[in-house]
Amino acid sequence: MAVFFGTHAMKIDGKGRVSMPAPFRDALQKSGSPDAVLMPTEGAPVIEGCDRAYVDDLVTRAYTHGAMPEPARQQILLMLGEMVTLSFDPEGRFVFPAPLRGHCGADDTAMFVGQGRTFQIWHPAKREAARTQLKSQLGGELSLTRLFFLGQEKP
Amino acid sequence: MAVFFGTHAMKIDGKGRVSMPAPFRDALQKSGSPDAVLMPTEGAPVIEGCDRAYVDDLVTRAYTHGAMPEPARQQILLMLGEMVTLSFDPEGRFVFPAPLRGHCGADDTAMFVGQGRTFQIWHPAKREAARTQLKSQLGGELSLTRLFFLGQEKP
DNA sequence: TGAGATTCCATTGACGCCCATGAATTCCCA
DNA sequence: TGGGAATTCATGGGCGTCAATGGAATCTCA
Repeated sequence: MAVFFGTHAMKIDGKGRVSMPAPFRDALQKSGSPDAVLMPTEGAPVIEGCDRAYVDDLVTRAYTHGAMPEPARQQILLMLGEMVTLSFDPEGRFVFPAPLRGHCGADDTAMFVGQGRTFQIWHPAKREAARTQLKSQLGGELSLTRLFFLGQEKP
Repeated sequence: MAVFFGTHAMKIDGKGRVSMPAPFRDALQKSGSPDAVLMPTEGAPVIEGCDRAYVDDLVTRAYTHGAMPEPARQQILLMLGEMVTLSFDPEGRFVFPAPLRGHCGADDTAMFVGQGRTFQIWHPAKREAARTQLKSQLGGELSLTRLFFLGQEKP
């Protein structure tokens, strides 16, 4: 399982190519499924990505009887149509498909943000706006130690 | 097991030939059952396809005593009669059978949409209409992370 | 022999591969 | 510990290859 974290600003060149940040590339490599998949997030100007294993997992569950309610299965099948496989060049770059670039508004810079099992791609300014907005919404102080105990609370 | 995802618009030429999208072709190839099977979807202007292994699986279950209620078996046997095997030319194209083309209304362009273990073939405009309709019906925001948790819910 | 089907070849445009550059970081050794 | 060497990484650009598509040639069966 690939784990993504940290933020990386990468240049989009004239051909529409972007370097996958080295740490993310390593995460994909070491997870054993070096292919990555992108998908536009419905309702927000952001692209999300994950490794192939993540997608295969969704597909397996979607095709397992009784594993989930029908609407959930419908949503997964719907989103499968929106997904795009990335193929990397020897330098670790991929072509950022124009429709996806349009969706998140990234023109010359792509901000990669790790989200654990997935990662996001933002337009830098939009990412900053979303980040500060979310932070003030959640409030409170966030330290590593505090995060540890957050994880222990029962819902 | 072949896994199909993504959307691909392919041209239908004067002879009724269509190129199977390269990613789908790879998926079929790597699954070990390079043959594909098509079937009209009852009640919607769309064609669905899958690999041979998927069909064999249905048949196996249909002939396993007690594996499913009788009406389900009847439905499977009925649909087996509607299925068509595709044979590819050296370039990876197949002739899109006229009756199936008529069923989905595709005239000069075929939209291939991945659905996990199966894929669909649409007339572009009809696909777009069905997609937006389904989207608004399901509602909510759709992100990769959210999809993950959708898969965990019990019905 | 003619119509439909299948194989073969030809074109083109996008994409992947290769090489080059520069910057920044890490490594190494005195 | 300081500085130089060697990697690694990000990025740019040229070029070859392959996928998609069109059309000609060949085959098959009625």
